[in-house]
Amino acid sequence: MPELPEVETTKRGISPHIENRRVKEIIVRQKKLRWEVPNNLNRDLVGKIIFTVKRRGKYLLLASDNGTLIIHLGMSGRLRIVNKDLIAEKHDHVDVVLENGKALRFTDPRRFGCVLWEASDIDSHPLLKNLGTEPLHDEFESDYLFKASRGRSIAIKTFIMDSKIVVGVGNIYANESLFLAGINPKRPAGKISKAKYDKLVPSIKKILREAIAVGGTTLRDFTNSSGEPGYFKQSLNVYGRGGENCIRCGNGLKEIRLGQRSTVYCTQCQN
DNA sequence: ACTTCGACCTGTTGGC
DNA sequence: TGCCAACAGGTCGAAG
Repeated sequence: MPELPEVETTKRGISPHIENRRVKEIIVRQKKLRWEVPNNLNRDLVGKIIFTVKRRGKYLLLASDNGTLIIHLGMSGRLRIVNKDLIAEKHDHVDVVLENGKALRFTDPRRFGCVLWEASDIDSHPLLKNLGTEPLHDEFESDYLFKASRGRSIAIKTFIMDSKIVVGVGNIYANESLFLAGINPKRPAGKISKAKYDKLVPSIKKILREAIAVGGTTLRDFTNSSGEPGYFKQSLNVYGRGGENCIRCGNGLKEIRLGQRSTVYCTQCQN
């Protein structure tokens, strides 16, 4: 499912139903996700209260007195609140059942997501400890990106998608941000000027903020709770528009592969 | 230390 | 209409 806006939207959606609720049961129907779902959850999380839901990059962190449940949605994961007795379907892999009769249900057809547990210091977890800055925090600014990029030969698009540099910039929004900033995605990160980074950082923040504001509904197969299609394409200037015309100059948009990922840009506007 | 690429999975799409 | 290859929002970890 997710890029950062979709994860943030999910967090906001589930938090009111989860925070300060006691866990009654954990149901694992399929433990083979990206990593195996640990066996200790019924021992360590059941009976505890989840007191906060936080997000770090694209990881959702459900904290209890005993430890933290770590959830990543991978490529196709979803989380929603259901009545605990709602019949589980094919890809409904994990339920966190609450004492109020509701359950947090994790669904993930491709199983690239994960449900993990950290008993002690969440920031020291191997998946989290090396993560870069949050793109919407103040410490993500052009001076940081500029300095981090010196000596790097990788394409700027690949660079801003590197979670050790900055978290949460996925393929769709990397394409969109570079269009907004007027930067060719293939340009080596280390050869881009400070002035360009001064444009790029606000572009990333703007794209992500706007996507969160509309509920992160940028996904091809997104439908809201009433079954209406989301805003896919309506808010996208380049992603998924290879061969179509640039909205700014009318030139044909070029589609290439960069780091095995679909990349679309305007050869006139982005250089 | 940096860069590239395979791997993990299922479902959907587009070409023949 | 059917079949099959290619591709899809992520990202880790091995290999070069």
